[in-house]
Amino acid sequence: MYKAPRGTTDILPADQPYWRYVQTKAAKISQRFGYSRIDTPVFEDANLYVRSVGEGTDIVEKETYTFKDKGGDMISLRPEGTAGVCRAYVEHGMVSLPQPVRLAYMESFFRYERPQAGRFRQFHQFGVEAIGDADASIDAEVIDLGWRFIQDLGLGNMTLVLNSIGDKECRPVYLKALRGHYAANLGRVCPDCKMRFEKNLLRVLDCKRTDFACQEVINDAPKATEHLCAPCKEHWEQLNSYINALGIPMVINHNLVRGLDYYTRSVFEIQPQEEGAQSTILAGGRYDGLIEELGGKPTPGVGFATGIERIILNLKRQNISVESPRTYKVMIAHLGKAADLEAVALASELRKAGVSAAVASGGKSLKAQMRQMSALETPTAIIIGDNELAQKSVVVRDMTKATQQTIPMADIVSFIKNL
RNA sequence: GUGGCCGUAGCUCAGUAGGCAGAGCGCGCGGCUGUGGCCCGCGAUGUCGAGGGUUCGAGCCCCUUCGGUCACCCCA
Repeated sequence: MYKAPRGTTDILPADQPYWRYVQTKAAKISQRFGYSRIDTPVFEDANLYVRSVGEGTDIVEKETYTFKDKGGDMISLRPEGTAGVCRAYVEHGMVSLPQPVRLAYMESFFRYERPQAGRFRQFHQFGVEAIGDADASIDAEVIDLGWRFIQDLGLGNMTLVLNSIGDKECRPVYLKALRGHYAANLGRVCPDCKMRFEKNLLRVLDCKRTDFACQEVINDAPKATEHLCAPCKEHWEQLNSYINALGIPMVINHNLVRGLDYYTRSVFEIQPQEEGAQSTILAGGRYDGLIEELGGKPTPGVGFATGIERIILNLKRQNISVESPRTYKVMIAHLGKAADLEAVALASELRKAGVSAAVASGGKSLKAQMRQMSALETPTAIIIGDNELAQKSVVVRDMTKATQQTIPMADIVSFIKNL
């Protein structure tokens, strides 16, 4: 028996109302903030991600689906959205549009990982990018959009976490200080941190282990925001003022770092307050060097992405109800050969008039047909048999009130439409 | 990639000491003439995840493997 490949899942009809709910909110909030929809290819030149996300990152090193196509090109299924959008910005000369260019996407992404709660090999993100403006007010706009989105979904108990990790000027200075601190404490931290020290120094800061002195070493570590150069410092302070002005409950976390190489200055996440793995539902930041890295003019940018699966997980945890439409407004039960033809024709007429209608499974007893309607929670039943045919009428039954009346066949479509 | 737990009907699960594969829900049909939900009766559906081994005999014991789940790593 075939199964969906590991880490993939069928989104069954029962779950579709959640997806529709989230997609609708995302489209509305994008529109309200003036972010235009963009769709980019599912696969890109593999090198795009090496250049943008970073060669040494886990995403590129071990999580991308990369393969050679029949023409010999190295292709990667997209593992994230920002790189493709920035490539499109450069390729289509969006630099000549009024800046910043505000873009939104909602697509599926692919990472080869061990699946677990809130993590899949094929997953979906709604994300936005504002490209072409370095001002901190744009960071604030993007954060406001993300926060509003989460609020509009009805999700409560969320926290915005904020940090600044500097830029090309000041980050090396900070990293040097951090490296010095860890070099002096390397004997006390966990094996993972020792590995991070070599491989991806910033990540030591979000080590959660308590069986070594990691937490203590983190507490004493130098803070990125204390090593910012003058322009980054100003940007950071402005962003804080904006966020305060927006009234978004915010926590500065000096240990918030992001796993992708292209981030500069602002980084942020929105997390549910209860602890749990894979809890972050929205994350983003500024990437002022990325467009240039991809061959464009030096152009700043800022954006975020949200995980739809994680959002739906939280909607369910918080018992947020979403509207799920009934299958049919009316179903037609019929008895006998002649009534069968009449039922099929009437169903077609009703659909033509814009009413969702179906004929109950034929060849069954009236009881079976009625049961089927009940099971599908059909609010209205039409019954056609020999008696009705003879009188050129039908029986219309209100399934919720258990009342019924006889309606002339000639009037039935307008009668149903006006229910 | 590492570790814990788990794989039996569509779903949730039971299965004793190794001895005929089960329940509830759901689904289908019926409960005297053409009326659903509640109730009652009847019924169908299994590669017991897969492969191998031990045994007269394996859902149960052993090995391997695949998958699910949770956590780590990392990330949305």
